[in-house]
Amino acid sequence: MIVTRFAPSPTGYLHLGGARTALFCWLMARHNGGKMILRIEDTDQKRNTPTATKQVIEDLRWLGIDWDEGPDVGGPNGPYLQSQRRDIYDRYIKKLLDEGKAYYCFERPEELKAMRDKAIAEKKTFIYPRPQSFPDIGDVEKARAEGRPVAVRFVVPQLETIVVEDIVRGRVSFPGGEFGDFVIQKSDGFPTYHFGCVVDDELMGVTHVIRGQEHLMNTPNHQLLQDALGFRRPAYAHMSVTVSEGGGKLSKRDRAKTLLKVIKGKPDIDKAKLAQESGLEISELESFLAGQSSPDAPIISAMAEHLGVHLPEINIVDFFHSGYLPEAMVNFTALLGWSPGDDREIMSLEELIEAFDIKRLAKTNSLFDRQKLTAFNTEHIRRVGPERLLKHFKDYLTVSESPLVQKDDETLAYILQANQGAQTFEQIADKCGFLFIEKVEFDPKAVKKVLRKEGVADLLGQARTALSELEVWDKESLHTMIEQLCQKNEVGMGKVAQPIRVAITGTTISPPIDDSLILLGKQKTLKRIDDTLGYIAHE
RNA sequence: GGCCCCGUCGUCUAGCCAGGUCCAGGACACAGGGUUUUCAUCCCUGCAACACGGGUUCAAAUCCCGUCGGGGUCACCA
Repeated sequence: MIVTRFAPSPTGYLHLGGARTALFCWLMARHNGGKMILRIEDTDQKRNTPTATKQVIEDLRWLGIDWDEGPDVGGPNGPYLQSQRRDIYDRYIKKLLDEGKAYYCFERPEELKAMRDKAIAEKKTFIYPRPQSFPDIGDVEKARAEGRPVAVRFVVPQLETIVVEDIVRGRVSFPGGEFGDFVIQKSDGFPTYHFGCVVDDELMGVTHVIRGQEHLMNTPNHQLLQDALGFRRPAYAHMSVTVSEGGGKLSKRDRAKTLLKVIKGKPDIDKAKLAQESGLEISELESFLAGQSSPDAPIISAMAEHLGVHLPEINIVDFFHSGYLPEAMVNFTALLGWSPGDDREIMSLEELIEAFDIKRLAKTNSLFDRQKLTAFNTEHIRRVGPERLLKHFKDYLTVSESPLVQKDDETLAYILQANQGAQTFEQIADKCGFLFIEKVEFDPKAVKKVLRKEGVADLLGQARTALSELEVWDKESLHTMIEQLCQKNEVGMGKVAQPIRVAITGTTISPPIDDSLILLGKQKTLKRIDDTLGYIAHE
């Protein structure tokens, strides 16, 4: 059976790159009727964030990705948090140590750095010098007594070449001399990534390791470790990377960078207020502006909101908050470095599973194109079906704290169908903002383009009268009424609809006029038209 | 810098492994036009690429070599 695994380290939210890796692992497992495992690689105590595991799980679930074994669902190969598997790693470390395939080392970080700097100065690749004879237990105790760190290194067999058979890259060979003895157990007792990864993949029965290209250079080390431990070798697939528009890996720094640019572009900004509103010390803000530090993700978001700027989404939650559909995210992400081979692009999860073939993973890096994502989202909004759409819409309204959450399902469903063709939920919510304002504020452009036009007061007055005489406030009656008004005055729809739209929303943008009127209700409509008539008279 | 990977329209890609069916197909974007009560949607048309240079071959986007360009990686991070 095919077993894949997604193994994130819990350092924050799930980002696009992680989601893409998880997606391909998931598609691989599901297409082949195999198993998917979620394993949390939390071996770096300094970097771990307490809530990150929960966040990652939530984000994966939102995308519609599930797994058969993992920290939240359990399974026969648990625990699925590496921090809880210390005794397992210790056993294998001891085995290697006993067999002379690993040894202790005691260098302080600064000593290691000095050795490395020396190598760089001599333009040589730094390779840790293996000692003539390996330290024994007595040496370890002595080192501990001196307060030296005690780590364990793997004895890397010196082979001529090391070959990795990769599903996407083909056969890749490395000169053996490139690889020195690397650390497998850190001085805090935790395994390094390499060791935890190799041991767990074996114990969990992982058959296919699908991961980012950045791990390709680690693979020789992993294979050597597998050989030394007598482990099976999983199949490897090193995926291309998705880069951001500035080039380089798509990273959370992109958000901070954009924000920094915005703040610097506005010299008259009230820094004290900005710091206060976003929960930041003024000194921290200054440090950020000076490029010396970067605040945490939530603070970045808070600042952006305060300034009213749109930051590039990089974490999956950002896309959720911006009103994208998980179906669109998955579909779009899947097509970054993969294609079904024909001209299909818009696909459901089921279709993706059905069509997935790991051999079709592309070798080339790809650039994330938001406009295409938006086009996908538009199409998926159209395709998901009313029930799911409503559910997603409500989830969106909740997280984005839109006032629309107060509305009942029936109204929300109505809004959804009145906004067919919308690109994102954000767009829909924005268009409905007029339902919640106390007093209409007129957009100067709308005033100029519509309200100042000849005969508007007269038409609006007629509309007001006709509207007030309407007994039934539904789509049909409203539509008929507007049509009659057009005929009577011998004008087009726009001439009537636009002044009403501006009167009730203050802008030229809203759902179709009859829908807007229904949503707003008769009473408010008449009131707003009266106000507008007054406004025009005063001008 | 060493090592590794990659190079088809602006972007995502199909085609490459098994050379001719490709003066390179689709989608997004862009430009122009159309539909529409606004925005969005929708429809039509157009623009646009085999990184470069050498080979091999009757024939190369497809195979080989080199150059250039991009990315990754060189931790007691994962």
